[in-house]
Amino acid sequence: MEITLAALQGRWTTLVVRELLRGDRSYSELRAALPALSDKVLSDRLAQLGEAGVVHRDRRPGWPPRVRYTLTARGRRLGPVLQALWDWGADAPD
Amino acid sequence: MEITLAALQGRWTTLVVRELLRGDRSYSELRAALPALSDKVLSDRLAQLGEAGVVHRDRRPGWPPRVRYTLTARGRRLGPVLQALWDWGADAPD
DNA sequence: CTGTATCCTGAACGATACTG
DNA sequence: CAGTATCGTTCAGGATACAG
Repeated sequence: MEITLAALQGRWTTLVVRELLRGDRSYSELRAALPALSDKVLSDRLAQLGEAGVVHRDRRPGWPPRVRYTLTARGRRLGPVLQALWDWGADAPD
Repeated sequence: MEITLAALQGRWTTLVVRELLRGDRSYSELRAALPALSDKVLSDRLAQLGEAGVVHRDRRPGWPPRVRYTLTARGRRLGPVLQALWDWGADAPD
């Protein structure tokens, strides 16, 4: 569980993963989908998720630079976990 | 999901809930089970979980003071959620 | 026994500017 | 387009002492 919590640590991490669960995204798409995140935090989260083996960074050659972020198989297995989190919050609101 | 994350926020929160999932506990039992937590943090977490409607504080009259912490129905529903977190971490270790 | 108050430190966050 | 660098702020966490 410590592993999971470490991987999901950070106020915005789950929202980034949630966005990627819907499909792969470019950096600017993520930024547009999560306007509350500063570049720095988004960059930090993506790096963290990359090290946790949750997100894969796919850099395409050429100009302008194109990068796609996708979930790894490990990352996609977070789907049910986040769903459980969502359900609990929705089940018993204040 | 923001609700759940707010309720579980804090590095130690899930461990406190996990302990209470096994049965009700006194303050000193929690402290003994989670030696890494300072009094302040344990106290903070219990207050947070109380406000989130996860934990119930049962103060018995008399001396010395005896307090039992138990999970509410809402709190017990966190069991599967924490299990999902646990499973993910155990499934794909680094 | 069951906590709260105080103070301190380090990490996360947020904005802005700048680079490949 | 896709980030990193820097800097200031804010907040959770840890130690210690003290209170009901």
